[in-house]
Amino acid sequence: MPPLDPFVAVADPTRRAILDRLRRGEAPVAAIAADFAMSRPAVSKHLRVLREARLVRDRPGGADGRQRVYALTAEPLREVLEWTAAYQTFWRATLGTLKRHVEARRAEDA
Amino acid sequence: MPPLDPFVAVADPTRRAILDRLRRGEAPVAAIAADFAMSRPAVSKHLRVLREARLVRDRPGGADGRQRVYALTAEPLREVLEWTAAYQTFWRATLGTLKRHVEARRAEDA
DNA sequence: AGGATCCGTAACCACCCGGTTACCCATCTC
DNA sequence: GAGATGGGTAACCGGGTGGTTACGGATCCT
Repeated sequence: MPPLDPFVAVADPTRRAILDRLRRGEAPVAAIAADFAMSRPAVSKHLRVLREARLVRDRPGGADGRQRVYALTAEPLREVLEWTAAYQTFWRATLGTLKRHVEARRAEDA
Repeated sequence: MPPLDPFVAVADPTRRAILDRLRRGEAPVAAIAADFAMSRPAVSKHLRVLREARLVRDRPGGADGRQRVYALTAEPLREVLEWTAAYQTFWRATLGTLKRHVEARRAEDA
């Protein structure tokens, strides 16, 4: 199974919110689902997508054997960060358009 | 019209490739479409999505009045970069899991 | 043992998305 | 003026997505 494209996994705001939640520490499904106004199976499906993108890891709950504890494994976001970072140079140029282009030229010449 | 979520705009690999293309300079539609194995209307639709996300700007072509010249306006990617950057700390921790957590704790204490 | 709880999956649904072909308008070219 | 060309839109289509309810399996509780 090839991992799911992280850009796709992160396109949904609910899934981003889940990852944001997991930044504050691992959590069982019930705790995650409590933050959202949707049914628990819907959250389960989002978690599956995040799993397929390798953005979360799930562990059988230690204390309560029924729980599954999800934890953040953010490494696939590196690709997103690196792709996006390549554009950082450009949005300074958006208004004047010239300033950064000029600086880039100057860098080439140097 | 509220702008389209940049995360959604960037979720499609074709759209990312179009933006990559525009990083090398503005271009008319035909030049962009030449890079892809799909019909020109399909490219037009992708360009529309990028427009709705404010990621490209389109200008009437100067020399040939039939052309529309597209240019990159990358600023909406700032949101993507900033959200993703917040996770950079975590993927170092993925293997050992502990190292960064420890450092974060240390930062809290300090 | 019996019932409640945690979680996943199945089946279903409305809608959106990415692609196609067909068509149209505007502009350039001869 | 006639035809070719650049590019957008419309209509359509298959497949995927995000939500729901219903169900089932495993574990905990008493």
